[in-house]
Amino acid sequence: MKITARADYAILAIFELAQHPETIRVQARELAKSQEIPLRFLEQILIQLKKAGMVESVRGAAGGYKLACPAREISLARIMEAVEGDVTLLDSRVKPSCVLYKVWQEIEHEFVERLGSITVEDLVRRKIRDEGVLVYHI
Amino acid sequence: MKITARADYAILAIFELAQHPETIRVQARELAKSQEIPLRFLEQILIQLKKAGMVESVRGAAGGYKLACPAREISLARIMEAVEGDVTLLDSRVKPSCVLYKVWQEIEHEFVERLGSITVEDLVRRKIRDEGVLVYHI
DNA sequence: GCGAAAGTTGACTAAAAAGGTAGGGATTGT
DNA sequence: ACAATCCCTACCTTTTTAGTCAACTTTCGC
Repeated sequence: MKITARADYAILAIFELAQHPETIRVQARELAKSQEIPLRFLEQILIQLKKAGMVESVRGAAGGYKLACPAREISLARIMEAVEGDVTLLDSRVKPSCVLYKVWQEIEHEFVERLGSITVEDLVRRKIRDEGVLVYHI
Repeated sequence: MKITARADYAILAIFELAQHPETIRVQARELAKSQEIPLRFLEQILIQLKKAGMVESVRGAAGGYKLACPAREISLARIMEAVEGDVTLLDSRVKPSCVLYKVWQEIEHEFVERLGSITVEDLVRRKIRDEGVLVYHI
């Protein structure tokens, strides 16, 4: 019942990308440095996020990453699903016929709904509200 | 982000105990058999539940387990806490200063609240409602 | 075009956690 | 006494997490 480092890092990376102007590309190296994520590990995560259509990359010199869609369309649930495969609590030990099964399903559903209700845009808004400024500029 | 087998088994065991009359002792062997839990593994789990004050045991021949308190006082959260140490999502990679930290705290709090809102008594009630009868008799 | 900078990929590994086993000791009913 | 049962400690096995490495491909700037 813990959030994995993968998911944490993925969210942090996207969150940071969302704070940059849309025209700017940010390099993995830079993301890794500012969020204190092991570079090689982050690279793997970025690939997953790219496959899931959340970031896009430009290769070569002066390459880097940026969001592939508006921050408002990226929820925590979507990020977690991209890097963890699926966001489920149940692991098929409880039989579907058991009352407990339905109960877990309900809880799981509510949980995923909640994760889906929080977008990266929300995070940025909150940050602006709490800290007054955006850290990154053109 | 998965419920552990420990927690699943713990809940199933308590759930089954709750379906027996209060005066009856149920043996670990019996619980293991009916819920298809490896006996030796279950024994360990029962010890944890005992330490947490949810079940009480009688040793020796004709020994066994029964609930140590009313089913209404045993929530899913309490069971999970007993066998997993703590029910937290965060793992201290996100700095407390980050907006994300607060967001996770909120989600975690809601989740634990929800788990706390479901008692074993609720499960039994639901089972009676859904299936019409209690399976175990004196 | 060519080299350098940067991203991409897949295979690999070390460490930790989950899941489960085993032996033996302690306790009690008959 | 003895068998059934719980209790405690240690250990083993498998899976998952977290992270590394080396080689490869793409793109930019000149």
